[in-house]
Amino acid sequence: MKKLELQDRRKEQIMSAALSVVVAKGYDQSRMDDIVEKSQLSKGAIYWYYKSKEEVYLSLVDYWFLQYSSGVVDTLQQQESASDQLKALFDFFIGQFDKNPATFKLLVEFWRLAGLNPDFNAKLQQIYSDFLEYIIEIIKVGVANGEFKNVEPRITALSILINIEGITWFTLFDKSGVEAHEYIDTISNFILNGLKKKRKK
Amino acid sequence: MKKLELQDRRKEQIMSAALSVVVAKGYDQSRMDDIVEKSQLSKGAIYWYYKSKEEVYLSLVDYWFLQYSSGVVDTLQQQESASDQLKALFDFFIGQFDKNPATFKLLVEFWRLAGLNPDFNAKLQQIYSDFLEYIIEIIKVGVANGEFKNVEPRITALSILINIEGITWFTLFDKSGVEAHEYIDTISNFILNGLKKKRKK
DNA sequence: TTATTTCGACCGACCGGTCGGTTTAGTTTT
DNA sequence: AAAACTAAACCGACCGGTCGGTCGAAATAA
Repeated sequence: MKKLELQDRRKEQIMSAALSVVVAKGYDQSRMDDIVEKSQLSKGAIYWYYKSKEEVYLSLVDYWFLQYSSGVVDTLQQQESASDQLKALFDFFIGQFDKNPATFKLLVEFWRLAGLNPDFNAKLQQIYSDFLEYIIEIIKVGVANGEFKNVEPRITALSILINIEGITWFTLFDKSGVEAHEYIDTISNFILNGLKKKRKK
Repeated sequence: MKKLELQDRRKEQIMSAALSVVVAKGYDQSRMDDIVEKSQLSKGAIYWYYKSKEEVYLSLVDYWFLQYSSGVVDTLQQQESASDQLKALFDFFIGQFDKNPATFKLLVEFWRLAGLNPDFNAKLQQIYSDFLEYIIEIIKVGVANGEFKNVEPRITALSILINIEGITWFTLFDKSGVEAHEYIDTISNFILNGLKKKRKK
């Protein structure tokens, strides 16, 4: 089906253009004409594939999420223990931050949109719910097999999620005197140590 | 000086109006006419005190920061130990969240603006720098008097700051199955326990 | 085989409304 | 008299969305 390939290519063009535009200007200041320019398509083409600006950026959430987290499940499943999985989780996102900090910058824009627009909120909420449940499972396994202390999985998972999202901070401010790497290394160790059962002496 | 009082009152009117407008609509979608309406002043009056929309919202950062954190220093100084000060710090912000979640919602807007506009960035960065140094001092004292382990003060302080800012998450999403209070209670205990020296048995 | 029609994909000039900001002319407060 | 406004009209750049039209390839008819 060559047809579908073309359509996918077009959408990819539009999404990729929209992503770069919104990172540079934010949602409101991003213009449909900016996307036209970046995508090398016409305005008509954009509106052929998406019926409004909002729809473009709603779709961008999915596109972004795919870029942001595709591969994370595979990566984690290569790990044996629950604590190695959590470690790999932190490493995965710090890797994403290195590869493409823009992905984290977009996060702020999406948060804001989620606070303002129910459609964006629902979409983000779904993504976070799934992600949270996934972390909860890891922790439950760790608790069940005696690797972790008997912590409350949900709160612990949320804390991990929020600390990962905290990487965003480093895309915004650079005068903290701390590197993102250094920071994530430290807190991931800190969290893991707090989670693991101490060896009986 | 009655004059100054009036001017302050006017600015208060404008700031308070701008705050409610920006919380409801975000920066770009907030209209100067919205501020006119909310503030019960005329457009001329707004532009008498501020020369542009940007200037209004740049000033709003200061106004917001005052609301957000005035009193925190006094509150903390009532505490004896470093760990009590940190505990009080968490309590202070969860209290702010209860009193006025809008303050946290604004944070997201300011973060975004900081990522887009150098003036906002500089302003926020300054606020965070001061705040960070303040936490660092508390931790240094705790380390020096043997209350805390020998942690790196800067990274630890940053972690505390980022976890506090994480409260924001709860203004945006409500399907996590965890209450903000519960969450902050748990992680503040977790952080404090990780920080404190263990009693020798 | 050639002519004709159809259609999905796309183009880009243009329209209508919007919104920071200005101006003007007058009023109230100090 | 100056400062601190009010009310309202106005300016003009700007931008999301539209719409008539084009184009090439495939389907259909001759």
